[in-house]
Amino acid sequence: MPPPSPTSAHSPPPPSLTPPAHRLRHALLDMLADKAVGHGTRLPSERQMMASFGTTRITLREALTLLEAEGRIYRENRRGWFVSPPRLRYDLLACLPFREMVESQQRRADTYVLEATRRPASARIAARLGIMEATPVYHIVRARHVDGRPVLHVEHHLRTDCFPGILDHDLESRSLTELYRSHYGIRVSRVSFELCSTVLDERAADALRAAAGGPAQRVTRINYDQNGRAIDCDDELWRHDAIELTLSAAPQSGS
Amino acid sequence: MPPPSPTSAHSPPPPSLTPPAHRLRHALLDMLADKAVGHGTRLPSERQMMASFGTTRITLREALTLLEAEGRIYRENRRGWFVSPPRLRYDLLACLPFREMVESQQRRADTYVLEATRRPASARIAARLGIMEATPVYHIVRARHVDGRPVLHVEHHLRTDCFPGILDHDLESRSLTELYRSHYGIRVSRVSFELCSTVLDERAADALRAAAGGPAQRVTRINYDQNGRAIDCDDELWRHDAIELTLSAAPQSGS
DNA sequence: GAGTGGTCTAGACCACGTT
DNA sequence: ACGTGGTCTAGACCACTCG
Repeated sequence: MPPPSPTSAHSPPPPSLTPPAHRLRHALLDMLADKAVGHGTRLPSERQMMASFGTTRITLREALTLLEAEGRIYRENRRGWFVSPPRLRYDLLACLPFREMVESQQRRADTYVLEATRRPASARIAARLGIMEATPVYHIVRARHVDGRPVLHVEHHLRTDCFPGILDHDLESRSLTELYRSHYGIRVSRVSFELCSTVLDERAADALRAAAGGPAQRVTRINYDQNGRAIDCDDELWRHDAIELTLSAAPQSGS
Repeated sequence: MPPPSPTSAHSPPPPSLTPPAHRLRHALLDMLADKAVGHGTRLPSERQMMASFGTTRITLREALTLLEAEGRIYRENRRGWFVSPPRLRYDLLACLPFREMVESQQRRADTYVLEATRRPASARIAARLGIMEATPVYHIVRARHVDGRPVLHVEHHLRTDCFPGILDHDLESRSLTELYRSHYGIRVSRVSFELCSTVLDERAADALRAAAGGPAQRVTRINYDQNGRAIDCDDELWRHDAIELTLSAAPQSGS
C-alpha cells in the first residue's frame, strides 16, 4: 500500500515541515538535556525510540550516528547507546601519569595489561626509536578506563637497553614514566606527538567494547631522554568523545 | 579474538562467505590502490558502484562512510566521493603562516575572506581574550584551500586595541601573524590550544563544500603577546582527513 | 529465550549539480 | 533534462547480551 496522500489517518506526531532527521535530532537532544539522563545512562532501545518518535530504524540510526560523531552519545558493541560523560582533559605537555591526570579531574582510573612481551621491532617502530630493525623491544599493550568506561587502547614500545626487566614490574598499578624515573633514573626531557583523527581498528575496538570503525582520536608519541635519545614510543587510540587535548607553550622561534 | 565467521581473511578477493560490507570495503580499497586513481579523483557514481559490486545502496554507503571515517576518501556535498590527498602536516608550535606551511609541503594554498567585521564580544570570546563582554572585537572568518580543495574554516577574534584598523588590510593574501609583526610590532610569544574531534557545523560545512555533520577536527587557539596578554583567538574547523597535527617540545616540569 | 543491536534487501522521492 | 547524492520507507534475518 503506497500511501499517496492519506495525510492524517495515523498521526501521533503531527506532520512536519522539517525533515525527519532534524526533528529526530532535536527530539533526542531534548531527551539528553531535559531528562535526568546522567552521564553514562543508557538510552532506550532502538525499537522503542523508533516507535516513540515515529520513524524508521535507519533514520533513527542516522540521527544517533550523528550525535555520536558530535560526541554527545556513544555506543557499546551490541549493548546500546549511552550518554557521553564530559571529555577528559589531556594536557599533552604536562606528561602526567594517566592515573594522576584522571584523578585530578575527580574521575576514577583503571588500567588493564593486555600484553607485555619482548619482541623484535618492526621497521616502523625501529625508525621511530632510532634502532635497527628486528632489535628486541618491550611491547606493552594496555586498556585504560575512566569511571569504569574503557576509553583508551595504548601500545608502548620500549628500548630494552634502557629498561631491562621492566616487564617484571606491576604494570597495572604503576605508571611507566614513574618507573622510568624511580628504577632507571631516566627522565623524559622531550616529547614529540602526531595527532590525527581516524577509526578504531579491530584490536582497539574490542578492548574498548566498541565496534571497529568507530570514530577515534590517535595520539602517537615518542619520548626522548636528556641526551636526545628516543627511549620509547606509544600508539594511543582514544574513543573520540572521551578526550579533549590541550597544550600551552612558547612557539618555536627557529626555522 | 572473535572468530565467529569462518573467514577472517584479509586476502584481496574473499569470494562470498565474508559479509558484504567487508567484501565491499576491500573491493573499494583495491580500487583506490590498484587503479590510477590519484588524489582528488572522483569515484564512480554510487549507482554505478552499487551495480558493479552487486550490493544495495545502503550497504555501499556504509562502506563508503567507513572509508571516509578512516580518512581515505571524502565527499563533497551532492557532488560525489573523492580520493583523499595525503594529510597536510600542521606543526602546532611552528606557528607558520598558513601559506608557508602549505607551500613548504609542495602544495598550493588559497584563502577566501567570508566575513571581516567589528562586533561586540560574546561571553565566550570575552572570557578567552580576558576582556569585558560586549567589548568590540574584530571578527574575521576565512575559508582556506589546499590544492584547490577547501579544508579549513577558521574564525578569528582580535582585540581591537591591539590591532586598530586591521580590517583595511588585504586579508586574503597576507598572513595575520605577519601583519601583527610588521604593522603592529606584536609578536606571539605563547600559544595555547584545545583540540577535539567533532563535526562540521552548518556554516563551516558549506564553506567547505561539505555536509553538516561530517567528521571534523577542531583546533581552538589563543595567542598571547610578550606580556602574557591574550591578543586574539581562533576557532578552526578542519575536514578531518585533511590534516595531521604534530608537535615537539619539552614537557613542563612545574606542577 | 527474549530482546538487543548489527546488518542487509529492494525499492522510492526529492533537491540539487551538471549538462 | 538528466543523473547525482541525500533522504526515507518497510520490512527482514542474524549474532550476540542479558535476565
